[in-house]
Amino acid sequence: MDFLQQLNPVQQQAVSASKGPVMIVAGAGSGKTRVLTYRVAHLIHQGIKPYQILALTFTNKAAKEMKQRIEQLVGDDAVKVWAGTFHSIFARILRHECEAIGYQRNFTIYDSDDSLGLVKNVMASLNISPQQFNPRGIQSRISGAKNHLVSPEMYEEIAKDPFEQRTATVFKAYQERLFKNNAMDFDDLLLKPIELFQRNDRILEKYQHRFQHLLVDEYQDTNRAQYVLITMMAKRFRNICVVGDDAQSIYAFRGADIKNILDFEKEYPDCKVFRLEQNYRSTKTILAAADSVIKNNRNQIHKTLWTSNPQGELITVIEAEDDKDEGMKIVSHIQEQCNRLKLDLKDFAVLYRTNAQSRSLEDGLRRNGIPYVIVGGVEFYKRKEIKDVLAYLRVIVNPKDEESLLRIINYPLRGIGETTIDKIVRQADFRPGNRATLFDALCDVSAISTVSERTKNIILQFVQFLRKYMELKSQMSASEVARALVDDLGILKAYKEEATPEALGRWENVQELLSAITEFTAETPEATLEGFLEEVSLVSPMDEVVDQRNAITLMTLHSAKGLEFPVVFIAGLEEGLFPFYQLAPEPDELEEERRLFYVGITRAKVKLYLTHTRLRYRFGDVTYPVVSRFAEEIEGSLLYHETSHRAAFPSHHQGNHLGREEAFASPRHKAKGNGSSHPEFLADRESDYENESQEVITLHVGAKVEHESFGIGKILQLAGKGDSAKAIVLFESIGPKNLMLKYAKLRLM
DNA sequence: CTGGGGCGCGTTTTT
DNA sequence: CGCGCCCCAG
Repeated sequence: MDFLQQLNPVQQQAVSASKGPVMIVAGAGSGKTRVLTYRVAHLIHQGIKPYQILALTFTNKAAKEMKQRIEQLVGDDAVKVWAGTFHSIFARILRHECEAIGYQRNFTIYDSDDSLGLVKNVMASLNISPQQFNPRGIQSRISGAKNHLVSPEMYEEIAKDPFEQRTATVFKAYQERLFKNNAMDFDDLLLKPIELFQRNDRILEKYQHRFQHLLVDEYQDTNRAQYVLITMMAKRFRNICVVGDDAQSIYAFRGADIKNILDFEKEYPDCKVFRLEQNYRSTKTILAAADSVIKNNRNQIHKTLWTSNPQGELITVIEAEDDKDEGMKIVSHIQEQCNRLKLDLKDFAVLYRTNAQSRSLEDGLRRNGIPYVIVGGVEFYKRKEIKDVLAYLRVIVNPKDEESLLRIINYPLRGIGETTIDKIVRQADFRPGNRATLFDALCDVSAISTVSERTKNIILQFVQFLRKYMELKSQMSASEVARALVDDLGILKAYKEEATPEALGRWENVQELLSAITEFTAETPEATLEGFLEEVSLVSPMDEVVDQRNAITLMTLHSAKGLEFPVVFIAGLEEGLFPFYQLAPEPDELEEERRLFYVGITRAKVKLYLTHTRLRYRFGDVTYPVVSRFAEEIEGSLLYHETSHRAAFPSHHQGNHLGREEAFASPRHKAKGNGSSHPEFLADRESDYENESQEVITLHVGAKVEHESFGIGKILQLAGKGDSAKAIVLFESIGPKNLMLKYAKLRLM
């Protein structure tokens, strides 16, 4: 087999050991994905049918990459390999088999927002005060229990304090409600298959035979439920290959259990273990830094990663004045390296611990006109206007989905308020044991005497509306249904008429959603609305679009796992932020944070920067952070500490005679006027900023100004300086207003 | 029933 | 600081 030649000896062995249980311990950058994909190709070459291979990954990105790389090796057969995230693979299996556990195949998948909503609704109907018992807390306990395969009944038994007792009560009702709604949350996508397999030997056997070869990526991140699932499915043929690295386990907070690695060797005493220890990604310096950090973890299996790559440059530690300055300094280093190393912007990544940090970093990038892409920020499908439309589509597909129905029952506003909804929900509730669905109750609204005739009519109209689209669904394509529905609702028209920048943004987003559905319909001939909704709840569509742009990448350290970049910045290396903790970190948590740092370091191929600030705004007030212990754990000889002054103006030292504008205005860096409708791609708004700050200076009493939502007005009074500058403006539309100039985008007319 | 304004809250990481 | 939620006036 030719392609085996492209692997080192250990990799070859790991690829060729195709029978029986295999564990591959793969250090960062050791060619793990390569081994996995070659293994799949090898199996196919040996005559295993592609559809008999199941490859499970943790993220969509990883799944997508794996599929692409398998395709490069084996061609079209690759599409028949079942490769996907745990959640999407088992959702797919459940679509076929869920009737065996009482679900309908059109079940809805609730994301974490939906499930929080359900927790709140359940608490309301149980009269449990959300002030006293935090719904988020309850939700997270429930999810934790489910991850550990703890049923509501078991939870009730072990519940100690009142909070846990309430949680047990909510948990039970929550599961019942999900079932009545014909809905599953993320955790159910793993739990329900277990239930299915336990209750139904024949179905289990079917899948055991179907998937004769199992591969599991990021095995260190699997939780109990995932472990049980894999074990069940592999029982028959025992052809299971898991790949992982305990040093990169960063999802314990979500129930991942390193024990699964240890248990693997217990479950399969005959398993072959391969260790991939040669790193092909990073310089010696970067690897040494990673090693000097991770060896501070006590609960860590020590590995010796080595590389034949060059020594490389020192790691630069940058101290910034504040979070804005941090962004600026990152920018100047990117510009410097871009010129010096002839790199593209897509070769740079800025990683941070919390999503909130992206805001100030973005500021710096935007001001300098550097295009950037945020991976996984505020998710497209979590935006209000998108969820609104999706809720309609969900109800049409699954009328039992009460969460979605409640969301749209009065959107667009049709005069069905809380009291009316209460009456109807109560009516539905009065059938203990066999609660009617809300949709049925709406259909029967005539029977509720306390609802006025007028309201009854509105409700019946609403029901008719939904029924119409439930009908149309079988006659039209998913995209046609969605377009007709949005049109019928007048959503786009309403946003357009509102004409505020915010509304126009929403208009654009709804358009984009419609395009996404159209694209989905065009790609897959048998595309259904159901299929689209499933895709939407399990993948973030952004990682498809975003890739090839020439822009730097901003993301959390968690999203960076599995990726690599020539130049990496890790921002915010400050105690409390990274490692993240409130008062003092628990030892276990600290070790997980340290692994996360290890993951971050090992993303870098040639150059790594660490930044921290002297002053940072947190929760709105000033803090003076202490440099992260993690930075100090790196061996001093690997570091270069940059002093403030030099860092601020590196371009002078580099003799960058082109200056910023020209250096970054070449066609391949084109950012302005790119016609992008992606909100993540914001760098072209830079010009707004400049205009704004100049105009603020020239504002004067009596000036005529325009405000983005209040329209035209006249300045009556100005007060304060800088950030606290205020103005009283008399608007034609709404009269006098007090405005903070910092926020109100006033345009001089 | 709706919309606006004010208050208090929490805030990690993801499928 | 920004959001969600609650209360109040229309």
